[in-house]
Amino acid sequence: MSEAIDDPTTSTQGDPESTRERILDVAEKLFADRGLAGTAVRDIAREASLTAPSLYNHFDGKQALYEAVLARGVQPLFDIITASNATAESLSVADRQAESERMLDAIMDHLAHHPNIGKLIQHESLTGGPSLSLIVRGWIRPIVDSGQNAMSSSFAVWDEQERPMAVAAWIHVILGHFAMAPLFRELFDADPLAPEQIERQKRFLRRFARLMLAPAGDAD
Amino acid sequence: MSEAIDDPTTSTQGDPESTRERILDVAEKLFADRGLAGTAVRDIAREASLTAPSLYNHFDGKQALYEAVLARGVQPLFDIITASNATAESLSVADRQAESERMLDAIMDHLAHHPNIGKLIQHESLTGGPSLSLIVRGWIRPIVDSGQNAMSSSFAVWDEQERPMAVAAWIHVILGHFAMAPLFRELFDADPLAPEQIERQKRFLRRFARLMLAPAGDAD
Amino acid sequence: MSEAIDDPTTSTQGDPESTRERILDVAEKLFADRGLAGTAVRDIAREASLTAPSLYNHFDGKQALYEAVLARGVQPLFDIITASNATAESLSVADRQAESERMLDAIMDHLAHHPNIGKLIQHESLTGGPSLSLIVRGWIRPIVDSGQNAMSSSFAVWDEQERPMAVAAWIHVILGHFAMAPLFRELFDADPLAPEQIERQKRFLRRFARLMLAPAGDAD
Amino acid sequence: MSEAIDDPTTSTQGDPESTRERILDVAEKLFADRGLAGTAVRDIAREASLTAPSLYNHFDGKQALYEAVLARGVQPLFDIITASNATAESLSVADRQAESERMLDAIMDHLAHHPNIGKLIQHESLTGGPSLSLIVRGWIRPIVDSGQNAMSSSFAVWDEQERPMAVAAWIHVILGHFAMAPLFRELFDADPLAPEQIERQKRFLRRFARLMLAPAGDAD
DNA sequence: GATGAATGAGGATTCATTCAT
DNA sequence: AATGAATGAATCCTCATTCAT
Repeated sequence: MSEAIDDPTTSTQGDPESTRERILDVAEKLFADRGLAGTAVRDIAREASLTAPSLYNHFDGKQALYEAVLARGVQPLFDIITASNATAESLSVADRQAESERMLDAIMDHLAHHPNIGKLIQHESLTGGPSLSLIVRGWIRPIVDSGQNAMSSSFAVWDEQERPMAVAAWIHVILGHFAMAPLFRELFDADPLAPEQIERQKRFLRRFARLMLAPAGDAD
Repeated sequence: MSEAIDDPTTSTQGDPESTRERILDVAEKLFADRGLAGTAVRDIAREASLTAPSLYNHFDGKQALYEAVLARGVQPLFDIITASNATAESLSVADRQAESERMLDAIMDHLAHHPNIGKLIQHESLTGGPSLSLIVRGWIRPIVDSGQNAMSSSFAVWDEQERPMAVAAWIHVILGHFAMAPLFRELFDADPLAPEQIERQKRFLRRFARLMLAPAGDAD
Repeated sequence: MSEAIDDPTTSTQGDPESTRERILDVAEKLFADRGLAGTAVRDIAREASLTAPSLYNHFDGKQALYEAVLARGVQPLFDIITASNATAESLSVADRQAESERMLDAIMDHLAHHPNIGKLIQHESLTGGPSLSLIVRGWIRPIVDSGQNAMSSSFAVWDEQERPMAVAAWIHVILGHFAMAPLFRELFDADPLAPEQIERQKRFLRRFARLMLAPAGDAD
Repeated sequence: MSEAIDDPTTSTQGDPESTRERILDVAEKLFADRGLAGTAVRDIAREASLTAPSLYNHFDGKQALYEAVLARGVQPLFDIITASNATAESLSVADRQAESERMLDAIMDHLAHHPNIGKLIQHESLTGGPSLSLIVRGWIRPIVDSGQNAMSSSFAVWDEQERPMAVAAWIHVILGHFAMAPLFRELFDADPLAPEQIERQKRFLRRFARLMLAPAGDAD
């Protein structure tokens, strides 16, 4: 991308800053597809046009690389959410739902551009790895607080006990779309990660949101 | 297979059945927790009180064991669904929703007793392993057909294009509860796999079902 | 050796008991010559007619192998000394010097047959490895106690403050003969480990002993 | 070389001299503690506040650095001995023992200030590295000649055959005090390298010298 | 003189699997 | 049915060294 200006004859070295990013990109892809244990450092290196030892000039080891990938992937989500939460605070109750939808779109857009992140988070969640609490504290917790706010501030569709499940359902649906893409690619004849499918999912989620938060007429 | 009588001393997974079952039990747990790549045959063997070579007297190899685990785990789900679908066919449209709820409960009950299956399926879905299509054909496809039937037969909350997403959302919510248990254990202060949480989730799912299928008053 | 009865066509397996000993023998030699860090597991394995991974069927790792080598090498010394100390207790003061000489000879004989042990101990002492305290407690301490007894019980050549140095000198002279063999092979034109040189050293040590313990006529 | 004036601010090893000296100091310490194979160039560089590649601006490689360390460490010993030998030649037989003692003190003082050298020599001796013959020719041989002279010139305590062992014993005792310091630190509750212990060892060595060279009254 | 990046060689260890017993 | 021993392949990582800057 930004290597355009770079000396085209660059043979051995390459733009230092981009190497790190290139490794992160490749690692994100492979970790997402195969998980931490299933990914060989050498494979990451190879796809990043390096040898495995060279990779150690940029990262302290496999685990450190994994964590860097995770951090880089989750940070934007964290930013989206904190920004949205900050905005929401100064809004009327009525406008909060609109803000929620904006946030939702932003998250979906980010995940659509980085579908690996959904997978990464679910891998981490499945294995209960040591970075899980980082994810929880950094990303999940804020969104949950935000989500519970949204729910409690609207007509209470869900009572206090149900709310955690409702929030969890949200997360499952949002992440699942990306994380379980291979399954649904096999199931339907469409790639969930294709732009138009992402667009559909976003529309679906908006309806889903209204459903989940609506002053539904049906009680238990 | 040999589970027919359902030995009453069974705690969660089984008893001193045959070695083969013991291996399957252990393997299911480890594969679910660590994934295929992250699980060492030797670890499975050790926890099953054998040595790794002995395990080869019962299974042809790691991959074969993995598939056996998967098959054993998914088969009951398949049975539940086909049975339910068969039942539904002879029911009035009005009774189908009740049957759907019964099926839902049955699935949740099974997953609750075998929480590893949810994880296994999601591992497999994440990595897009070769057993995925087996799962899809054997379990997911039938439930989807059933689900889409249910939806189309009720007031059409979801139009034809949205229906796949709605079905997917269902699957995400059901599986996610088990697969992402570590995350939500960290997030809330409760174990999603504890009996009372399962019970709550079942109640939540019933409301969720009504929501998803209801002749909701909100249009686009 | 004891493989005689064993099937002569034994191709892959070999006498199980002897493999472990064979590894220990080779490892002792290589560790003694090159030190712990300087010895590759693969080299040990190769000289023991194995592959490196096979070695892990017998020992838990390089460090564990090293410690096993050390333990096996030091144990006999420990036995010699404790036996001698036990004997000495029931002897008259006059006979203790004779017993000391017997012990000396036994130690020298053992070291002569296992010249690597001297080297191992000195390697360990130089690097201050974690097994050092084991050596000290197991072997050095008893011999020191014995040595200090011997000295105090004879005419006190060395006053209390000098005695530790005298004991240390003993140890240096005994071990050094083996540990620094390469140097003295280069220095003199004789191999310190050749039988006749060992014999000479033993004679020398006897005179040395008398010198160190003698009621010498010279004061400070 | 540039040590001529012996900068008074020198603590033990030197001061902020040239980078080259700093590297040598660090390398001496690490090689002494861990041996050649056990020491990583990067560790040396780091402790000398450089990166490994920078080190190559000063030395041709690890081996070259090792040899430089050895040369720098052994040279002063060589100087002491040749000077002493030169002096001794013009002395009466009676005064030679005094000169021997002076030399002994000088050696001990040097080793006390550079305790690593003793370790280095013993490492080299243990592994029989390629620099060993340099050490032998440069340092050990001269001292041996001197020592054998001293012995032969005094009443012959040791006959011709024993003399090499006696000389060797000398070397063992002198070097061992430094090389096996970790062991004796563990054994006694005192650091052999502490100034007062060095002082004691020097006193001990003087008595030891008299013992070894004395016209002892005991025959075989 | 110093350094970040890169790398070939090697090093310890794990792993799935085989085989003789 | 079980196992100890063996192993080729692979894994993560270290190391000494080079080179462009």
